[in-house]
Amino acid sequence: MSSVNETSGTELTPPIERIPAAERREQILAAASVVFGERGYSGATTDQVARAAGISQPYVVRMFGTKENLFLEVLARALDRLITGFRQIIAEPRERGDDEIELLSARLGAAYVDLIEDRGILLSLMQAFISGHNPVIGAKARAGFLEIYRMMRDEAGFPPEEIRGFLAEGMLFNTLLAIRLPDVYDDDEAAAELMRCAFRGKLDVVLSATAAAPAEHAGTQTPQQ
Amino acid sequence: MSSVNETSGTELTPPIERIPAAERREQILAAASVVFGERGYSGATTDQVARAAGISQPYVVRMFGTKENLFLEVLARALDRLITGFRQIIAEPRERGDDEIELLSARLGAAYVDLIEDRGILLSLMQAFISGHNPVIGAKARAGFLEIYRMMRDEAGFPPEEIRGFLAEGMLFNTLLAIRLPDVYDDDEAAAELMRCAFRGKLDVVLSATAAAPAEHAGTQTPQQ
DNA sequence: GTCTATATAGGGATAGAC
DNA sequence: GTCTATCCCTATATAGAC
Repeated sequence: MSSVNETSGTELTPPIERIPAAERREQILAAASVVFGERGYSGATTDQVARAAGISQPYVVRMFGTKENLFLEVLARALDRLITGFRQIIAEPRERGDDEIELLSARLGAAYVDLIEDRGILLSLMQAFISGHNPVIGAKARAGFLEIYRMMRDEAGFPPEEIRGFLAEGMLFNTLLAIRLPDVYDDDEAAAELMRCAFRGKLDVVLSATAAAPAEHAGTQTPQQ
Repeated sequence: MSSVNETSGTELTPPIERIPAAERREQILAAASVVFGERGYSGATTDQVARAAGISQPYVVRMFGTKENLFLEVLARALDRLITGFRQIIAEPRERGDDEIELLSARLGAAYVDLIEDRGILLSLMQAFISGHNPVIGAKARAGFLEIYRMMRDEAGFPPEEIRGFLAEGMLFNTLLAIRLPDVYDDDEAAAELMRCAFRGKLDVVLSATAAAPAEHAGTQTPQQ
């Protein structure tokens, strides 16, 4: 009963995937978005992020310095996706008219919901918003939220009332996702009714995006939080 | 340089405040609501709760079994305050008419905002909503959210669209609090504008309730998260 | 009813090899 | 570019005295 892997002394080092740092960075950020989105800043561990990214825990820390810094980059990435997406839509040519704002609002709303495809974006954003107590994360989250407000006001020309309604719908959307309403769509009539009302034509998008909790590898599964 | 407190061997045991368990329980729950509301389930420690309640950390655990159980009781308490408050308003006699729903909605909204006085209620609720990933906490949070939905539908007679709007406003309200917008009311014009628009006549209530971060004792201050 | 002391595990971060 | 080994602090929970 000697130690494992002694069969031959001449094997080369195991095939560790070496990929460019920039690419690895994005991999980690994508994985971290999901993990932080689910468990929050404090609830997530750098080890969970590492596993999700398929690398070792120290490497995650090595690449981002600290867990806090990693979270800040996740937040910045999420805000960038959101803001960039919105700016594109705002920049699209559109005819002026009475329902101009409403039309644009609907487009932005649809784009927002579509962000759900990029797993983790919306939830990690929400997790950041809820971390207002943390001086550094809180400040960035606040600044990001206000940037969105200003963009809608100054670039899209929305009146405050309209923005308020839009943001409110967004926060409800985030909350319904965070609370995992889609998980009980089939079992709870109230949940189904609320979701149909809140998601409208995007219901199918939401349901398919939130279905299938990816089981990763069947092997060493972290035994939940 | 002998040890402290040796001046007299005849002093009585230090004045440890002994109060009834039920009362202590409520003290701890109130303190825990604030701490969990600020830092979330994972971000808060039982020691922080204990300090806030003015007792020892092991006593907190002793009384509630586990941190998770403590959080569940905080959540139950918050839901109870909310639901009880709403039920009272719904039960109030009111004349039937076209604007019946809108009037009731406004009253419920005002009551919701007033919950801010009970520090921690709204934020710990929000922290629970965002913890959907945790099997046990998530289940309770989801159930609580749906209970509110059903109450508004079945007891208050709201149509789904109306409930959706109401809940959306509530989630926006929670988010603005969580993100600590009131802290920058004087320094950021966009923040001020959004808050005036979102809080309306309740702006003063919100501002005064969120002002003055209580500095506790000036002495041994926990060096932040 | 409440505390002190402490066992014990978990997790962020560092050192250094390859 | 990536890993293994490991340090060390923090935090939950338990034991048991008063």
